[in-house]
Amino acid sequence: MTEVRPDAPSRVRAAGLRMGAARRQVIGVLDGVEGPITAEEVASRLPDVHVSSVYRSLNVLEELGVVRHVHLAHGPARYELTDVADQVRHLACERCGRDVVVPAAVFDDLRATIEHEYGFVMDSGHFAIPGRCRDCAG
Amino acid sequence: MTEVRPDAPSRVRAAGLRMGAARRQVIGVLDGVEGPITAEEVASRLPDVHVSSVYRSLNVLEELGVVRHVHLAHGPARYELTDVADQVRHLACERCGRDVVVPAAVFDDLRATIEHEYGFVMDSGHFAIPGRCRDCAG
DNA sequence: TTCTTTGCAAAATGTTTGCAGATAC
DNA sequence: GTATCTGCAAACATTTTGCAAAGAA
Repeated sequence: MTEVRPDAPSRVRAAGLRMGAARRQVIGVLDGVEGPITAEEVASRLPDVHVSSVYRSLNVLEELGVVRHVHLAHGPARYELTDVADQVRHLACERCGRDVVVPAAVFDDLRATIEHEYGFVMDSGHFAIPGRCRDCAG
Repeated sequence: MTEVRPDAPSRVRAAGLRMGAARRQVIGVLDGVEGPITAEEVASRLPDVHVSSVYRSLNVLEELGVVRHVHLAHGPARYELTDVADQVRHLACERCGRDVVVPAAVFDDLRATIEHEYGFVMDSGHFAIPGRCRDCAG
């Protein structure tokens, strides 16, 4: 798991696209960090890759389903590999900024209720649920 | 309910602030529309009030608890009067943009679970839950 | 060799801020 | 009268885009 996920390059080429330097390195960075990070943070770890190329890479990889982004609060979006992102949901403390990560299954009952009552299929991973963490709630 | 909420001016003055033209008119607009609207939309209904004054008014009113904003998706924040906003939650269709409004009580079970298991107190009104509405889920 | 990708600079979007004059109390 | 509020212009933060050169297949 310290190497780039092997399926990303195949997915890129299966879409008729190419594996340029920026794309490969962006995936490498996301694979090497814990938790979602901003495009700016990705770029700062890749001195030879321009921020705009990071954004372009992230957008392509997102369309291919390799990457997802989450909004933890106001401010820049944060990106992570889809296989990681799909398992978790984010609770963002509005006071201290802490990102409380919970299993996606915590939302299953709500998901079922909302789908049953409103026909709405939730994608609860895209925006964090804001609130107060344990330390800040008192 | 067609007049400006009478408690807003009192709250403003109780905080040692003043009721200028922009503040009063911004409240008037929010009171006259259905659902949350952007700062730009507020400004477009008030030709004599500059957008930056709309933002400043909204920020002050939000600190005083008169107004809230919600992020329905990407793009600008949307503002509404707190007494309305507190009763509802938003489900935002990522495909057609529809805003499905549901009673806040739909989230009560999840709220209790998350508070019990993680000590996290949800403020689920600040960001909409994205997903697919009934028409787009097929 | 051909079409894609990248770097760079510039634009676009949404929001905030500094300042000087207008205004509420 | 005095401190706050407002309009305007400019700055700011994040993301997107046009174009020409570099690179993948």
